[in-house]
Amino acid sequence: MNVIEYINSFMPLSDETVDELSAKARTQDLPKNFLLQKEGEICNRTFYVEKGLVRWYYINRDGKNITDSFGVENSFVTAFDSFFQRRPSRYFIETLEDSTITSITYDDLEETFEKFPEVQKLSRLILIQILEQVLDKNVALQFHNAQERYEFITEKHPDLLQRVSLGHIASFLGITQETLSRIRAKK
Amino acid sequence: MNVIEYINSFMPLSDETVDELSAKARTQDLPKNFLLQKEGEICNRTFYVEKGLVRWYYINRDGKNITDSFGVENSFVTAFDSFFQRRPSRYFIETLEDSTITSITYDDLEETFEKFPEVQKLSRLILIQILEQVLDKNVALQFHNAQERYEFITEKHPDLLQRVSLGHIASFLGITQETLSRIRAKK
DNA sequence: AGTGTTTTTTGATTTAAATCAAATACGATT
DNA sequence: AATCGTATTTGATTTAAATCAAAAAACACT
Repeated sequence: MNVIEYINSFMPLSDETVDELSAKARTQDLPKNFLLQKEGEICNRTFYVEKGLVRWYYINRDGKNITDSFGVENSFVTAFDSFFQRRPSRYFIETLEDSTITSITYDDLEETFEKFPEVQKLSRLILIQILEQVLDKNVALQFHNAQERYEFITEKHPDLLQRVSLGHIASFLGITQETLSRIRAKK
Repeated sequence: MNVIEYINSFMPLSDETVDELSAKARTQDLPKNFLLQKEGEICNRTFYVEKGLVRWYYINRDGKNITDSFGVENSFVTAFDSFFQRRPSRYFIETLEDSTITSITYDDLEETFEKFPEVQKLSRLILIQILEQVLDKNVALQFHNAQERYEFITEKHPDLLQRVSLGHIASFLGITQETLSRIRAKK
């Protein structure tokens, strides 16, 4: 599903808006391990994953690589701490598979907001989705042990278990990969 | 600062929009420990904290009371898993101090969205703020030990330490109150 | 197929924080 | 001021998961 089809599936837009967005969007086929965003940079694009998989992560004080979340097909991803506020980001965003990514720049999006207010609504709806995901993960991590965290991902994101390395899953769940491997072995 | 003044401070609205919102908003003085929202109910209002303090929390599998976050003066709070999607919430929201709370219902807000599109933008900006807070907390919790979590709150929300009980702070940070008490004693 | 690289598993040990339990301090109310 | 209830601190013990280390398995490339 391309980005226009996806948007239409939950909030139909006028033809004019679709034309405008289509004209401004850029679609790219990117290889595995391509960096869409680097720490320290102001993120200038919001990405839509048409095909493939991305993850966003940061480097913590100990130099460890912590996966904050994944973006599967039909997800919007950006450096949420940077794109809107125009501040340097703490996040990296990278593809984990060969991916087809559509994106739009901050300026183009802002321009579209002004011209077509319905895009404000669209953006609001997408933000709500993202906020929900993030809160879900919060609940899953806080005061849940390693076993329960693993169950969270098997229930909510079983597809990821097939596609993502153990190390990335572990850091997403806030546990070490050794611990995750042992949990998996028990079943 | 009342809600209109606060909104005006970061996104000035037209007089018509202000009038509409003012007409639809309800302001209440509520005592400490008043429940604004109960688990299992569809949250029908978004709240603005003009004065006082609220927390939102949920009950986990073990029956423990987990503080997800606080809303200080000039914050918007709602059951984010419920208000927008019209689904039963897992959250409770309660006042922790005598508070002045302004709120608007879902239907009134939706109506205002339709009449005055600039409110869509306002809502989007508020959602971005909230998303940032939540992500910040994610980063603070994931792979940080109890000491570091405590530092997060002393740096980002020092005011809360004076106003909120140790137990609530501890559950917000994902640690037990005994552990938090010991950390505090060391300094 | 064979070699090198990365990922995952397994084992032994340590450690931070949870748990359990009790004492102390604090606050509100009469 | 005395009492009751709640919140916080302190202590002893247990435990889950991290760490350290190395082997095994999976994958990628020539």
